[in-house]
Amino acid sequence: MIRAIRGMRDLLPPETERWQQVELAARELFRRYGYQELRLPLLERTELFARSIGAETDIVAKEMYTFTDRHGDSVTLRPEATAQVVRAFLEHGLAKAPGVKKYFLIGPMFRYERPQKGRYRQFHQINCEALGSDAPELDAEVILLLLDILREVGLGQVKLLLNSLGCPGCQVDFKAELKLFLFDREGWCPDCERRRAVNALRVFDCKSAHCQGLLQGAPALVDFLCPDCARHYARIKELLGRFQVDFEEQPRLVRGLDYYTRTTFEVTAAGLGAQDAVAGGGRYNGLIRELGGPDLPGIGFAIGQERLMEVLPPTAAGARRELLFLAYVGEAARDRALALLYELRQQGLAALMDFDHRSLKSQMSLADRLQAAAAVILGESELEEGVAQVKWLADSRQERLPLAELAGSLAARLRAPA
RNA sequence: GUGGGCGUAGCUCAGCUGGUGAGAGCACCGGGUUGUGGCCCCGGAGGUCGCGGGUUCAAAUCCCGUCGCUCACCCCA
Repeated sequence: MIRAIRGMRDLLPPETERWQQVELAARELFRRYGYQELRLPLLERTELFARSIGAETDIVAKEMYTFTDRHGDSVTLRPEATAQVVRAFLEHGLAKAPGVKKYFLIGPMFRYERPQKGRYRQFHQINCEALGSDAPELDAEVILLLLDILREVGLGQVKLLLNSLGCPGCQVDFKAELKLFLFDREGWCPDCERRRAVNALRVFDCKSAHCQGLLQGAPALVDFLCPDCARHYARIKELLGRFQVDFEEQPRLVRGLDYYTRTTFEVTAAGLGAQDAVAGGGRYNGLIRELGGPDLPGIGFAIGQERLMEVLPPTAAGARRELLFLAYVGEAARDRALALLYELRQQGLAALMDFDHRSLKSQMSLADRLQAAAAVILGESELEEGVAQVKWLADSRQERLPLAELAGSLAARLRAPA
């Protein structure tokens, strides 16, 4: 048997319906905040990601689905969205659009990693990108939007982690100081041994208690923020406070993409195992220029859809669908049911019937197991009288309704269940 | 890339100190007479015991390899 590729999951009912609900809710919130949808290719030139995410990052160094196409070009399945949003933004001259450019994008991303709980090779993100303003009010708004979406889909308990990485100016001084500190001490774990040379900031992320101990007294990024960055960060915290948003300052929140500047944030939830980040994001003020565009700032976030679905409370079981099942007895009734089936569908109702000549009992059983709201029963006597028996499966009430106006009355009842 | 756990019907699993024809629950199909679901009863279908090799008179049960799943590390959504 041919199976799905490692790390790629099939999404089946009823999960697909829950995904649709979540996406619908997200779209509604994006609309309120003034965002418009972008649908971009899954494949991009490899160079785009190498230049934006950073050639030394894990994503680029060892996690990309990269191959050469028949023409000999190196192409890559997108591992994240921001880089290509900026690419499309520049390619289509969207910088000329009025005001802050606000886009959202929902779709699959690909990273060649060893799968585990909450981590797949093809995973899905709900992305938000706002380009063209460095105002801290925008940072706060973006975070508010993220929390709004999460609340709207029913995710209750989350934790917002917040940090500021400062601008390149702040980072130069800080990194120098940090490296001095790191190389001044010995006994780091092999990973940190490597990190202190390649990406010193990441040492802060180490999970080893030993390394965390060694970090005691290490310089803190917050102390190195320049006046502008410090003011920017303070203003965001002030605004979040005003909007009653609980957050936790996490001076060690770094993030594995090189383009982040100033604000970074992450939302975590319990129940996800080791990969507990449901969403993450931050500001990327140098990225657009880095990719050959104007010196415009930007900020965004990504929600990990699989992780989000994982922590959402389960939907109430036993809920019946807005579905009708037509049951018939006899050939004449069968033909009438066939016609009625089409009429109901024309009226916008979801309707099914059995084509396989099952017994009435069997048809009723099917209706029940399909979670239909009601079974519409047609037999000889009903045909003679021009009516249908409608049995509501939840409470077994049964009524006779005129066939002529069946669609209308059923539609009304389904929309306002008694 | 590294390490641990696990691979028996569609699903969840039992069976594994090697030895009567490979099981249960759920799900699926049919039946319990004359036109009506959910409960109950009866019957049925469904499995190369992941795959390959080895030990043995005999392996789902032991050993090796391999593939896969899973959790964790690295890193991230």
